[in-house]
Amino acid sequence: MSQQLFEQFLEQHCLKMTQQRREIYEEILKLEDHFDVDTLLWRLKQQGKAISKATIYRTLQLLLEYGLLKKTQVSPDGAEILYDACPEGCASDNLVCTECGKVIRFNKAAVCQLCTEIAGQHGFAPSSHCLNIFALCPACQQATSKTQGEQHEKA
Amino acid sequence: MSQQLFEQFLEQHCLKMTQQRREIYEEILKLEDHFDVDTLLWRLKQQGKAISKATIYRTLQLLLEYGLLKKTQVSPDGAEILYDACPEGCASDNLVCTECGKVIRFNKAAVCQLCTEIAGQHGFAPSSHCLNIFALCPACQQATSKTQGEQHEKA
DNA sequence: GTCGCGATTGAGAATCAGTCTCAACCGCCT
DNA sequence: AGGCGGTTGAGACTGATTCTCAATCGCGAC
Ligand SMILES: [Mn+2]
Ligand SMILES: [Mn+2]
Ligand SMILES: [Zn+2]
Ligand SMILES: [Zn+2]
Repeated sequence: MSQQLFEQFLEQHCLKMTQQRREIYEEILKLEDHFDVDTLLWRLKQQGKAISKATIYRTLQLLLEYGLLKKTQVSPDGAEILYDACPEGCASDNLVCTECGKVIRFNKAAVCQLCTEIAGQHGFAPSSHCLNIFALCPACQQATSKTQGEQHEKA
Repeated sequence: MSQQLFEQFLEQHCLKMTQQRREIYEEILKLEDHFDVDTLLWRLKQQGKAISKATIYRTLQLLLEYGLLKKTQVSPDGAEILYDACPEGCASDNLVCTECGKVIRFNKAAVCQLCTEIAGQHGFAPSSHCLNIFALCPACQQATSKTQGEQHEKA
């Protein structure tokens, strides 16, 4: 079903739907979450679909251009960058734990509204946005407060 | 003045304030906007401050870790990534024109509030965020609407 | 269904931003 | 002034991504 969107884009740009492109995008949709190129390559290989590295990169590039995929910074300093599927053009935002790397994807209308408002104030016509919130997840908060407790005792 | 913040961080981590580190950070503050490594290297070289590539990267890494700098995605597909100074720990968000690349930096309390709210809903303790809004600037909107006008006539 | 052409692919070479190595050097404390 | 790390520069190195090009494939035309 999102495959259709992909086929549509390919056709619009006079590109062909090949076996490899279909399999790559299918696998991306299955991943449902952030992923990196090696994971994608490996999972395809597991299924006997040994698609070349070059084709993987070429297809990811296409998907990025068509907005069916985006790169996401999953650390505040931008060290780590992963891919993130946006089926139906729905690009979600992320809440990322800076300690354990856990990522929660969300879609908040309020974020889009705020972006539209800010863009409007500058006369810009908004098309999309990307928001990452860096924070400590509940588990890591507990772990941290324990450690701090110990340090307290030492001091 | 923001140099002081840097010195403070260095001292706290038992690191030394060297000539090179001072010059690199000074230049970054002068840049005031997004920049890439080559630009920084080149501008330092112009001033006779030929600091090695390795030292530049090492210093950028430090600044990223201390939050005095961040990497910013300046295209919706994440193809382009630049550095962005955050003196005083004030990390601004960006409004980026997808056509001409113009970037407007802004600080909106409403964005921080919304992030805090969203994090809270998931039990996360927020520390920072990065928001980029992709849009068409006024000039590029005009250019686009002209082109569309022509296409209309054809259809 | 077959043909033909332009798009696509795979294997490996090439690129190139960023990292690492290590000997010389410097900042800082005594 | 002396000495102990931390820091630097030059260049080797790395690894992710891109490029090259001959072999293949998709798909519209016949
Ligand atoms: Mn989505
Ligand atoms: Mn700022
Ligand atoms: Zn966590
Ligand atoms: Zn513009």
